[in-house]
Amino acid sequence: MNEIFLSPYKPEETEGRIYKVWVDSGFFNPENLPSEHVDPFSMVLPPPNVTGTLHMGSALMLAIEDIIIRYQRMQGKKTLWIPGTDHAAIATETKFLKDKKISRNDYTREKFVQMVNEYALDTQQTIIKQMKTLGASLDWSRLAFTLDDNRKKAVEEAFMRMYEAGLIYVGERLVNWDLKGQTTVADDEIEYESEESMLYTFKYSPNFPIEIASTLPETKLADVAVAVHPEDNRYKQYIGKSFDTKFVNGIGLNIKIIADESIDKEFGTGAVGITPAHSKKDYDLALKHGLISKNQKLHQVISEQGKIINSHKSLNDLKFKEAREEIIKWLKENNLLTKEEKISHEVPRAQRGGGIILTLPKRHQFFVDVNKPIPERDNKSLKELMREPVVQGQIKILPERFEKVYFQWIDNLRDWNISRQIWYGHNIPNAWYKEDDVQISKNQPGSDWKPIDDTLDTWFSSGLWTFSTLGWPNDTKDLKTYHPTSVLETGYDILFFWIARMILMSQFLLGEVPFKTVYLHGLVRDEKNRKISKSLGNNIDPVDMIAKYGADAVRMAMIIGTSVGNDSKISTEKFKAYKHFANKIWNITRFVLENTKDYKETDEIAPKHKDLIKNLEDLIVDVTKDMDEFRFYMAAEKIYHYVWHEFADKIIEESKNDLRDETLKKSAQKTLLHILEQSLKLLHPFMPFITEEIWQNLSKQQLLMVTPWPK
RNA sequence: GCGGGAUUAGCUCAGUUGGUUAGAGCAAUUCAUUUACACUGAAUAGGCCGGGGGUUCGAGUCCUCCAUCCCGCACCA
Repeated sequence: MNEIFLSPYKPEETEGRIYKVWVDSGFFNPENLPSEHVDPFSMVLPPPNVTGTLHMGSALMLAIEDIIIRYQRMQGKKTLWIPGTDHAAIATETKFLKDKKISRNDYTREKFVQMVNEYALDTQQTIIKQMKTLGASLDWSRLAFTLDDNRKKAVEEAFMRMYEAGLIYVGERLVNWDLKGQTTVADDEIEYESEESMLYTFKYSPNFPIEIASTLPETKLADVAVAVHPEDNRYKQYIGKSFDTKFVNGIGLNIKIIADESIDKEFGTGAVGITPAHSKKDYDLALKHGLISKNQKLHQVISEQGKIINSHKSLNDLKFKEAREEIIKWLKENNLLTKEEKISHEVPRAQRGGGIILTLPKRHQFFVDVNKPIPERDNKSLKELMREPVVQGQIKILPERFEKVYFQWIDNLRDWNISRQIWYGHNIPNAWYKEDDVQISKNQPGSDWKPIDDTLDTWFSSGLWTFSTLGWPNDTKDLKTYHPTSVLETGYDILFFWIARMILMSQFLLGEVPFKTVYLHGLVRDEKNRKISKSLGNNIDPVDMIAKYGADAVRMAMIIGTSVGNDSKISTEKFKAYKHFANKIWNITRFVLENTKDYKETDEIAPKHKDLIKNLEDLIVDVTKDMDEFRFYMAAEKIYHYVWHEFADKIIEESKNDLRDETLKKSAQKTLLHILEQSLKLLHPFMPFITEEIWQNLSKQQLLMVTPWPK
């Protein structure tokens, strides 16, 4: 027996060495797997941010995915799991600026992007190293980065094809403007926070017959109409009439009274000031009632710097909040303000950075049209292409209830604004402008045309991930073999951001689904049910946990008690418990090896030992079913229970007598060895390091990672 | 407003399609100690499975109502 078993299991002495054995074997790359691995099984790793470090969420993700891929590899599949990192445009640019304490305006754009990129490639090494410590069997030869040259080609191709199909349009449109981040953001990058705001009730001028209510009186400088409910008796008489008003300091506003069913009679005064330039709903309403035309220049009164523009000279250049005070003051002086009340309502904020979101018109904005019928896809729209495969079951989402959430999101989906004003990211390809005109062309259309220097929403490139990592747009062997990918495993919090966009891109560009099964895991919380975050200081660092308890214990702790789609709680106690388990396996091995030193092959198995083997086979069947049906947490628990409380507590205890009995000795030895080996196989996807280490010491020819799963 | 989830032992959670006596980890109590392993073992205690009603031979599991907590989406003048 190898003497390493004489001392307790020391993960730190095993893990690095075993990981190297795996890497050297080349088996992370499917092309190097033994020839009996034929049927492909593929997954992409949801790329962590380059600047990130491993946190509990990513540890859980890696644990589940590595379990899936190791299981499939042992099932004889030609397994590919592709690693990568995400340039995470806004997140990285913000973090860089903060870390380096600089402003991007101190540099040329070119220089700045180069600096961020160097920084990103530098920090990338940290997260890659940490992924390895957890035992992730990723094919590092295919490592991708969302902003590398191959992905740039894919982004350009995708953009051009969508543009040529008329799915991307450009123009002056209302956008969500993140005042703090100084960029546009997509609808689902907005979070609504409940805040107390003042609701002001007032008239524009004494001659105006209707009072309106607003929490943003400064936007009223751009009003064109007042909308009321058609059945509202208070206002019926005014519908269709127009009024010339003298609003703040005498600004002339011509206000028409319109009627629309969507107006709530109960809220405020039941009359709404319509501001096409600063509200999407108002814009739609104004368009519907013919107050504006589609390509009309809107009257914008708040700038991207949050200051008043195009208004009275006494207000221009004031910050919008200062202007609000001035307006209220003026309304009071003119006896036009009739009510001020505090109301609680949802205020839009940027999900990243928390900046105030302003709605305003912005030119040169690119949008993906989600409703346009696509001739080359049976006249289906992107919305339909996203919806269909989930309805028809070509994509299965686990847990199933998220399918409903997905449909609800699609139903409310609006065109996707993909322009961003940050610098770090994919440039919008081949885009030029002259004043308000925009052209897409490989070469500069004329000497007076300038390149548009916006970048693309980071999810545009992430959406291509399942195939851009396989070589697309080139027609590669990888693409043919591994796409659609088999399983996509990720947190439910990026169902819309990422999963939906991958389906969109793959359905349009390839005409097929990006993956067949989506497995969603929940958020990891601390023992007090709080979200794990740096600001709360409750961050349990998986890197520390691995150092302290070993990667195998961390994997088991992450997986057990974590059912699909549900949030889970984690505490250091749990890691400790599975470190004990690792040691238990170690000692089981010591016992078996000590007692089988003189074992010689035999065919004679005592009936009582046959029963033990039969029980084990039942477990194998049970666990295999759990694995196939994505119940990894249950499989792990069952194996754990078997190894500790059946094998160690009962089988080994009872074997002590048999081993002293010469007639039973050989049979007992064979049984012990058999159960040990089968247990190691079952445990391998969950606890790869210790099981491989033991396997090596059983003098096996083949690595456990490519040993067939027991039947 | 629409939708979803949770509620099971002191704590944290499992419980697959309804089917014997509802499980695990941690915590608690008692006992064992020249043991493969104290990172141990054996045993004990602890549960009207949130509440009411229903379906069923049978409900933690299915239906319905209610309560509390959490989440998503929409509205947000």
